[in-house]
Amino acid sequence: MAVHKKEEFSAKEQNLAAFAKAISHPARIAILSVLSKRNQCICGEIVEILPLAQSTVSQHLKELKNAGLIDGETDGPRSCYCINWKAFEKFNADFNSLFEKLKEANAKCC
Amino acid sequence: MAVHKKEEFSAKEQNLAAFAKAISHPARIAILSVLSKRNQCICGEIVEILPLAQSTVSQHLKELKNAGLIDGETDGPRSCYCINWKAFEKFNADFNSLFEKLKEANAKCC
DNA sequence: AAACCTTATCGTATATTTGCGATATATAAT
DNA sequence: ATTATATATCGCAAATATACGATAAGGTTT
Repeated sequence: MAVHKKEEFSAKEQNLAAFAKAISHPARIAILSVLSKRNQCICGEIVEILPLAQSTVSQHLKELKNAGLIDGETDGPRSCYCINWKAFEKFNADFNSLFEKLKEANAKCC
Repeated sequence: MAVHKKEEFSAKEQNLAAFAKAISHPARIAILSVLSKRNQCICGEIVEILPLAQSTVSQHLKELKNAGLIDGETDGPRSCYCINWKAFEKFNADFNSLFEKLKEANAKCC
């Protein structure tokens, strides 16, 4: 492809897609799952649990952070991460606003 | 990377990630949005609305169908698509089962 | 049958993602 | 200061995703 056309869609569509992209890899789901159980976790613990190299885990953490799904701060030589629940609430709201209203009303067509 | 490691995660993580991947592109969100408003739509209408070539739209439709998010059947020379609401309900349930239980209980850490 | 219309598939180019080892960086411990 | 520990970043290789034009496949219409 010569050009990416993501920009030509609405901001809402882009935001929702970006959020979905952030959770579109099982490793990142697994990271979020660990974080949701402790709501605070250092990178090293995650590396031990996941079947991935430390650098790979760090990269996934970075993507989650860039997408705003998690917050992180350095704690001495370690990094402490936790889930940004507000971001998840926003995703849920956006997701529902797209489909909820029609879920009931429509019979299936095919 | 020599190998993909997605298989090493749990089925639930893989399923959720696969669903998220399917909606991780604004074009596919837009397609779903059109379908949700009519709950029945032929490919041609979608091609007219989206800023993409017919072959590209067809490819996105195929991905949505493979992921089980939409159903489709041929109607003469046309193809009729509609949303598979059950798949969306399942996604919502899985998504919530991962995070819902802890949303309230946790204070933020960082 | 021939011409037409609609959609799916193929081939191709380019961009992005995934993954790892090596290395850099920053703090803590000795 | 040196060493150890923890995490981030860089550079690279391989796999996937995105997009399009061209073409095939299937059904209508004439």
